Amino acid sequence: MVEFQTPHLDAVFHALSDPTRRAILHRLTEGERTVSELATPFNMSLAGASKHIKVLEGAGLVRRHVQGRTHYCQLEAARLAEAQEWLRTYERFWTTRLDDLEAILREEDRALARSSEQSTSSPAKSDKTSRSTK
Amino acid sequence: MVEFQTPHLDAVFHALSDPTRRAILHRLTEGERTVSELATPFNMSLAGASKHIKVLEGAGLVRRHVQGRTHYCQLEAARLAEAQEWLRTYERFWTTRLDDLEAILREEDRALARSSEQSTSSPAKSDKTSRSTK
DNA sequence: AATATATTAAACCAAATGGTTGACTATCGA
DNA sequence: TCGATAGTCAACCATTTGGTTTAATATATT
Repeated sequence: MVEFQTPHLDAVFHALSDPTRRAILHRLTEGERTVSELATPFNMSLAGASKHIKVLEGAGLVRRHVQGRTHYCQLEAARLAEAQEWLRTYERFWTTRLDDLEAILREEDRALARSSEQSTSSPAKSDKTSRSTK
Repeated sequence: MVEFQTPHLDAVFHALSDPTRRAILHRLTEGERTVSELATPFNMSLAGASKHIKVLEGAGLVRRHVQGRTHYCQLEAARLAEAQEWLRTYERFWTTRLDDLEAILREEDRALARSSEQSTSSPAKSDKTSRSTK
């Protein structure tokens, strides 16, 4: 009732919830790959991998074009953009946290600076996140 | 086998794959809510909603503090940041600005290819974009 | 003390998921 | 034409999921 209808997101997030499928997507960033090529790295039957690919296809994350007996798969990122767009709504809820963390880290940096002169100047955002997620 | 272990992402993406759970998260952006408060908008038993909340909690997206008989839920966005971070890797595949840039780089590559022969046939998208994202 | 409220727990159910194997289809190469 | 190759399909299986209902637990309220 209060719901937003976002049928895509269901499928996209579900597709992304499996590590095999995420790995397949990652593999496809290197370029077009056949079904067999995508399947080989996994300790899984071809049919199994094929099913994963079909899930990705169903979620609109992979496009396929058949050439003879070979099925070429290609990353289709538009739906990933939709997912990220959804997540963007929540950005403010972690950026504020990172700002808090930044304050803490700046404090630490200040402490470190007392002994040895280091890069205390500009803590780039990437720095903060890389530290926090570790 | 060849893959990275990212146990969080499994749980986070799975949690996000359900519209009820996404709605709950959205609701929590307005502030702390009790389990009953979260449950009421849905045509679902309290126990059902409670289970959804537990899934979100298990994925680290919700924190709960109990006060008497009331359970207060709170959005915990850090894991959402991890999910977005994962998606960020794929940004270059949908950002049209970068696609435009890609055309420019391809032009440069063509100029370079005149002197040194490389794999111009296969679309080594990663090569082109690695330059653009830097 | 008795009762209402907030919430979880447990048992159950139908459907979906992630995987298998074996058969089938189509195409490529000799 | 024959056999290998690429891939799907269908049936099957165990587990998980999303939901229910009926207790059970703990805390408020009167």
